[in-house]
Amino acid sequence: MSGFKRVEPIRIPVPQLNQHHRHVLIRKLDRLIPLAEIDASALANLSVGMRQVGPRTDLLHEGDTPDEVILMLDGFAARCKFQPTGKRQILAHLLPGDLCEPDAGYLSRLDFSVCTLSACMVAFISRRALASTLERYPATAHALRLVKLQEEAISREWLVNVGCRSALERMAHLLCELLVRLQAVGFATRDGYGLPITQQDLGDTLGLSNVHVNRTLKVMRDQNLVEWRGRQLKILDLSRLQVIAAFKLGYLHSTAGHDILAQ
Amino acid sequence: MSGFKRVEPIRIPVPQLNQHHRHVLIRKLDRLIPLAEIDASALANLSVGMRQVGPRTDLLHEGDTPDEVILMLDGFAARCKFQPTGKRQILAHLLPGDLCEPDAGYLSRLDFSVCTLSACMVAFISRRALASTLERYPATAHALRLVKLQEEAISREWLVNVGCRSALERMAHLLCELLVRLQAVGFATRDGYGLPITQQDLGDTLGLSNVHVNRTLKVMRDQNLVEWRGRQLKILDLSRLQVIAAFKLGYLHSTAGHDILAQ
DNA sequence: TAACTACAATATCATTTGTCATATTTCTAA
DNA sequence: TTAGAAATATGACAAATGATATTGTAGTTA
Repeated sequence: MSGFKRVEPIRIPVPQLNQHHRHVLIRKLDRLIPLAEIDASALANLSVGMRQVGPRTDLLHEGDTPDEVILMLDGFAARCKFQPTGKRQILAHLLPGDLCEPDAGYLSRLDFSVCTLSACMVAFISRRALASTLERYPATAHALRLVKLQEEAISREWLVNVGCRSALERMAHLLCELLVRLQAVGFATRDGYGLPITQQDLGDTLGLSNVHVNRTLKVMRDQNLVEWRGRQLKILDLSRLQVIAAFKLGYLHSTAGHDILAQ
Repeated sequence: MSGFKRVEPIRIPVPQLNQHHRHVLIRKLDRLIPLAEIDASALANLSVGMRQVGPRTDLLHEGDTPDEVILMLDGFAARCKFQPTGKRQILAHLLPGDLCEPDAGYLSRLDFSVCTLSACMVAFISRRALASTLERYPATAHALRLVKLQEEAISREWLVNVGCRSALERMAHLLCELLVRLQAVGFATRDGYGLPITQQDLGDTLGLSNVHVNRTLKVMRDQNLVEWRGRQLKILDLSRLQVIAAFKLGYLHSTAGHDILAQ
């Protein structure tokens, strides 16, 4: 739960936002509530500045009042809180299709940072442009409110995770959650996904030491639950993983995952 | 983290909402953002049904879609998630002046319950009446958004609590948080407050067993940090408690506590 | 008052998880 | 291609926390 550095963002400009990237957010919203064509194209037409950002880089600093909203296009980022002791708690994972922080601005300063875990492709959307789109397209605004509610449900589940569950259960639960969330945006197959983060990152997410994360992964490997090599996670026995995690699909309010997971 | 029962609410009607109770919410909002007289009286004029509710009683059930908002007037309640194993995680404490759940309704069903911990005095506000007040009084609506942001900041701090801090640190942090929040509504003195909950409740809040809560309290007693007798908590050494907790006042965004706590 | 109940206090023992140390492997950059 | 850095793997041990059992205490009900 320690031993990481803080690095300034090096933004490498990238010329063109392609169709694949542009529609990640739309795909995600569509899993929560069917989106009319007009709302989808309103979102697609939001002008963005796209950037490639390296791993372990701050996208937003604690104390910032960001004037742009960041749309994740590829890679893993996280909301983090750093402790005076050097410990770090990850508050949320930001996956492709996720926005941060659309609701900042009411209170002056962020009380957490947003850091990339892997290399990421992100888009910067002007807060004003987004606000005006949401005013003109109420269905889109509603969809973003649903996203917010989903995020809150995930946060609650994370508190249950660290408060009530064993290391193995926590890990299993997180892996199930990531499967469903990544499937919703087309970043996972039926039985696996790219998981380009470190065991330390997992530990800071689950409230475990990196050593214990490693131990827990070994147990999972030995039990033929998952395989994790070269940043690629393969789930070998999803139904058993779900039982261990006591994972209930419902809290995500998404139509993803229903074909492979029990309710 | 187990051994509790679920009880149906027995609502004892109480005839009259008095001035003291009526203004708990207003007092709380005023600590976040100064409230104009017109907004205060708009809130004061919301008609409510007031009830006395016993301890260990469900105010809202998981799966409900509540059509009333509950305003806490006195006592302690909590948002709870129950696990299949029988464990319970408390997600948030609801104190006098707190509302639950003003934002429900977008998504169909609650994924948690709201239970009283102590005997409580609560007021039921019609969701429609509240919505119409908020439409007519935008400053009040803004104040409630700030409340929401404060609640989210508290949730983040709770995740840090269980994820990063030792039992002693967790407990110290929670006791500091409760001091500030209760002071904001006039339910705490400079050095103490009524804490009418059990050690089991504390454990379910902090992700600890009731036995370990007891152990931790003994350490605090032995170190002359706090005294807790007869449901009354007395803080003997606030500054040391704050240091142990690494408690930063800022995240609550309230004007309460500044006179007795370091920044 | 007596009996009952919930809560608190505490001892003992078991288990989980953290810490430290050290290889080993993989990745990265010169 | 190689040297160095970062990440992973693993063992040994320590510390924190959980589980169980027992007793005490205060409040409640009959």
